[in-house]
Amino acid sequence: MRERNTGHVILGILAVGGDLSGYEIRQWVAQAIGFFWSESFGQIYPELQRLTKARLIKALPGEGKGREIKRYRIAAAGRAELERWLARAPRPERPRNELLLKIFFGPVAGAPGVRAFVDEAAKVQSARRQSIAAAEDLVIREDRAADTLVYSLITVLSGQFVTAAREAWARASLDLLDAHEAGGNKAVLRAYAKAKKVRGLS
Amino acid sequence: MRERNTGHVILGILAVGGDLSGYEIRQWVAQAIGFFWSESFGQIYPELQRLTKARLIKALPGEGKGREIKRYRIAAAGRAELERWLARAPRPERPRNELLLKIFFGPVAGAPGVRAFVDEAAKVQSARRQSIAAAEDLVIREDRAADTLVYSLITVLSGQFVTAAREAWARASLDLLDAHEAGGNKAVLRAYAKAKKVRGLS
DNA sequence: GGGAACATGTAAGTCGTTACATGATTAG
DNA sequence: CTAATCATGTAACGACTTACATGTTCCC
Repeated sequence: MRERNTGHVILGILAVGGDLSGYEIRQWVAQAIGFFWSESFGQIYPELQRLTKARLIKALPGEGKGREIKRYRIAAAGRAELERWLARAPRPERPRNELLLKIFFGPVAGAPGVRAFVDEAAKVQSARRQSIAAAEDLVIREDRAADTLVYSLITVLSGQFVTAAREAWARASLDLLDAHEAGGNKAVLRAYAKAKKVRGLS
Repeated sequence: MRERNTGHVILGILAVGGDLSGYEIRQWVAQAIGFFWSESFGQIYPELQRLTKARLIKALPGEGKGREIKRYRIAAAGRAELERWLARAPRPERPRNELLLKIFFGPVAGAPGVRAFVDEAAKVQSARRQSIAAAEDLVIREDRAADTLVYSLITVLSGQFVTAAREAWARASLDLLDAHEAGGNKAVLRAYAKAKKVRGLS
């Protein structure tokens, strides 16, 4: 098992969330860690079969009444594998930001497109802030007395800091675009210096 | 041509950077946009061949002296394709943050590992700040009079805001871990509220 | 002479998305 | 009854990484 993030996420969720089905795992991911992780069904279901074959999880017998939901439980070997994975340092992320890429090539396409992208990015961040706030509620409500609280709050805090930074960036970028139209590069440099200063940088 | 980010990055760089070889494209990516984008040789070389076959770029004839360097020039069709791509909105990014994932599952593995990851993350961000500062220098020196300045500065600003946020997050997270050890969940909640307040959130 | 950086490529394998396919249950 | 949501899966494809393979040129 080399990296297999999806597999390890499943193991982790079964470890902290109890017995769950593929569908429930997906929902769990979306609600609790959706602001920093995503999984699709097309990956979860095959991976559940793979983990079962590898004896890291086991399928629970159905109850024979009504709709059958296949739930899985983590096995001892699965917990051991999860711990090995958690002990390894996370691999450095390779940055891939399509928005910044399209902005960077802005001069090829012209300014109006760039402005629209930045506007849209601001909206996305504000929606994201809602979902992080929801995760915060969930954590404080359900983990108030649990030993998972610190770790959950640390992830929530990351979402909040980064989202706030991106929102501030979107606003500042619109200022730079305005400055460019009104006063050319000199005005841009002034607006840039001001944006950094306001944010406490430089 | 569906999405093919790598292909479009190559087109974009040839459009704004002139005639370049595969190796030079890679360097260009690392220096100018490395803090938000990455490409590997294993993708660039095959993609150059693909783009050539599709007549979006053309290989320039060698000069017949010394080492042969294969440089490429963007064709009119390539420029048109680039513009079509730039006109489409960037697809929403799907978050995948391995660091936060391992922190989230912290209770399974224990606190020391989490602390080490956060420490390491702080170091990475500070290295990243260096590379962004280098990109800022490059932009202000070379684009001072060009119509690419605004767009380059907007990308640099994003790097600076987000990196500063992540550094602040790492510091605050260490505070939360300290609070957890010293005073349990109540102290964690206090530290969390304080971190948000200091950052101007909540 | 040797090591670092330059330079171009191929092959294998992993990872992940998207679209497709199917059907049950519940709320209006 | 019908639309939304629940629920489980498969197939095809695309994207990307990593390791391998090979040779050159420059600087010490």
